Amino acid sequence: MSISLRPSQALQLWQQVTLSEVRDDALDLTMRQMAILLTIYLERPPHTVRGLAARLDVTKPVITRALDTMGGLKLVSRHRDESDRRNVLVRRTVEGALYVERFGDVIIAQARELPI
Amino acid sequence: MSISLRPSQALQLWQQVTLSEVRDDALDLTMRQMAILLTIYLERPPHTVRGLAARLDVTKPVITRALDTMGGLKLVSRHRDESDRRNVLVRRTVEGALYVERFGDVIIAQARELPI
DNA sequence: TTATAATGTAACGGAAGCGAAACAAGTTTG
DNA sequence: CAAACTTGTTTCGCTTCCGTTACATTATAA
Repeated sequence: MSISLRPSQALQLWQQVTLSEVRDDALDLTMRQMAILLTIYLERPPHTVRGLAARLDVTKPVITRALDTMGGLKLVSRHRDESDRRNVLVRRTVEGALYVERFGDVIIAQARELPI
Repeated sequence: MSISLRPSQALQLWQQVTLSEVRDDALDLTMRQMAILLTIYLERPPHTVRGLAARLDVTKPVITRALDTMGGLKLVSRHRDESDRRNVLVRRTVEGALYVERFGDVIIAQARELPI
């Protein structure tokens, strides 16, 4: 059995979660940034700029800029790949892991409050 | 019984939905813009700038700017309140309703694909 | 060794976001 | 009426993002 949501439940879940984030003065990430962040935290390393660009089907500068921003926020870190120094490896950080974990908790809490 | 999600499921749902949106070249709305849009479409009218600012706990210029952008995208429309001409009433549009409906479908589809 | 290719970043002009403060227009109060 | 308040927008200086193109660095092929 898979997770089954009705249209109104799906949209209400999204609304309540985004509303929680905005009200809590959380980071105002764009959909792209969120997709990059969650891909780094949920999918298996290593993560390169090229790999992320391919996964999201966007250009490399989009990834570079998102990493600049999220790096500044300490959500991810960059490291040169020593085995092929052209590559940059994107890694998780303690702060990023905490942010993602807390975000998951918000989703779960809001899902629990959905009308049947 | 309420909707119950495990942490990994909650985060995977968010990742897959944001990834779908990015890959489909959908609108790259910020979390704030999404919260405003869904509030307009899921909560009962009338919606005013002041009311939305209070609901999200942000300043009024934040709402004004988001309405500028989303109005340009035809996702919402503005109308002067004739009974109190200081108010601006924010209304749904056909295009916005289609966007929100399609977005709900993406969430449902991704929820169905989640691992048990 | 010298092309050729691959990777990530920088630079460009332009668009849009931010918080804070000021403002125009409309309504209410005294 | 005039003052006071309410609503939404505009402005300020600044930051961040966009797509595109050009580039520096590193690795591979000829």
